[in-house]
Order: sequence, then C-alpha cells, then structure tokens
Amino acid sequence: MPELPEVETVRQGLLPIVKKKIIIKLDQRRPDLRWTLPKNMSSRLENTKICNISRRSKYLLFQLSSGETLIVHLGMSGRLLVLHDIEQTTTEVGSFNFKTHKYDKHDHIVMYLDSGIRVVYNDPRRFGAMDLISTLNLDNHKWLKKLGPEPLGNYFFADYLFEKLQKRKSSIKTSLMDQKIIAGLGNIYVLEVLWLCKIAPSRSANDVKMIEVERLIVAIRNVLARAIKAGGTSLQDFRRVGGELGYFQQSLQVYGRHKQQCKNIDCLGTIQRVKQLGRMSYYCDQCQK
DNA sequence: AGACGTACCTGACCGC
DNA sequence: TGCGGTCAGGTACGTC
Repeated sequence: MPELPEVETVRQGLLPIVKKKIIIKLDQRRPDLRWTLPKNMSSRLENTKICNISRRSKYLLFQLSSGETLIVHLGMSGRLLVLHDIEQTTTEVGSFNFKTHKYDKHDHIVMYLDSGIRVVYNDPRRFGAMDLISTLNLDNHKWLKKLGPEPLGNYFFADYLFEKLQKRKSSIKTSLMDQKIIAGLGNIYVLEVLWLCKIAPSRSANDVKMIEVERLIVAIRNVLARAIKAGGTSLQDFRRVGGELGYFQQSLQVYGRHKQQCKNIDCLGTIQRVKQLGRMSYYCDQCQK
C-alpha cells in the first residue's frame, strides 16, 4: 500500500479541495472493505462539514463538524480520487446537478460535496478500511493508540530508536516496519533507508550501533521528505487525487533493482533479491553489512 | 511479550 | 489462448 509519503501526498492533494465543504450525499456501495464499514456511515457523514484532514502514520483523519473523525486507511490498493468532469446524464442531488457517477467495478464509496465535486474511494484489493469515532476519543482508537512516533515529527530520537532496537531479536528490516516502533514506513522505504545506511536488511536489530541509529534517523527523515516532495512512489496502484502518478520511483536506489548494479559509486556489487518473512527484500551484498 | 506464519482480496505478469 | 504459480506498497490474529 501507500506508505507514509503516499498518504501524505493524498492528504495534501485533497485538503484544499474538500476543506470547509459539506458532504451532501454519501454513496456506500458495499457493506465492507477489509472490515465492516461503520454503522450508519452515510447518515453520520451526510450534512457534515469537513473541517480538516490530518494524518497519523498511514491513516487519513477527516475531522468533521459533527464532532466525529472519519479514519481512512488505503490498504494496498486504495485510492481517493477527485472528480469534477462532466458527463451526459445528470442526477439531482441537493442543489447541484451531479453527473450520474459511472461506477468502476471497484468504486466502493462516493462522497458528493456541496461544491459539486465528487471524491471516490476505489480499492481493487479491498485491504483498505474506514471507521468513524468521536474526535475526543481519537487517540484511543485501536488503530491509532499503539502506533509509535511519527518519523517526521518532533518525538523521534536516536535514544528512543536505539533502545527499542536493543530489545529486539528480529531483523532491523522487520523492526523498522513494525508500526509500534516507528509509524509509517513500509517495505519500499525501509529498504531504501537501509541501503543508504549500508545496513543489511537481515542484520539483527540489536546489533545496530548507536552511530548507525543516528544515521538511520537522518536517512528516514530525508527519504520520506524527498518522497513527499516527489508526490510519492507509483509502482502499480498508487495515484494522486487527480489520478496522476507520483515520481519518486525514479529516485529509488535499491527497491526493484534485482540483478542490477549497486548505485553506490564506490561499490561493484549487484542488487540481490531475497524473501524475508514473506516479503521481498532488495539489498547490495557488497556494501550493506 | 515477542516472533512468525497466515489470512484477507484482486489483478498483473511470467513460463509453459 | 489458457492455465497455474507468484508477486504486489499492510495489518490483525492465532499460535508457539
């Protein structure tokens, strides 16, 4: 799925379009995504204003005037797309003439806003999820309460990460993908970060030295910030809210480069691909130790 | 408690 | 052309 930079790209694209807009109709096309959708979702969302969209880890948080927050996770293949195009047929919805939505097979939820714009949630694999919770209880939501610090926030320090890694018996890759330790990294960005820091993904987390943890922190912040600037990474599914591709895939140094030469200028190694706990890892066996 | 395998789902792609 | 196998950016849950 979208990792932190992709979710942030969606947030930044969506916010100026939906902020202060009222949801006049919500079309829920099926009872569930990965899990059952919240009870009475349509009636709880209709006629409420979207006050803000924030992000925690890979979750989008739509703060609503009703006092509730809509939590959205894009899973592996979820997209939020903004549509303002004109089609032939029109349907009266509120005071606007919305074009009849021509449903794609995987358009599961359509939000009609009072500006005449539709926001469509499309998700072929249906690994995504949504929930509604009182904004006051947001921090206690089961999806959010166990998350570790935001890597781009002010509470992500080398001391913290070093201590967490010391207690681990699993690999550094698995540990950095553990959302309880650090929130928002997935397979692609973890592998990029480990390549930059010349640490092998299979290395034991408790073997990583403090100096390396300091470099990891810098690399994590750097890679994420650059990926956000590039509008995320589009490999298969990811699209920005207007349907455009992100372009950070052009900047990937190791992910997906199986059998190709290592991009480290001092290294003659070849990128290896191995399965690690059911997921592909890409790394250079010459410069990553 | 932590580690790990599996399940959830569709679609694209590869080799035969 | 079709079929089976494998892969895909994530998270929760059961078991040890």
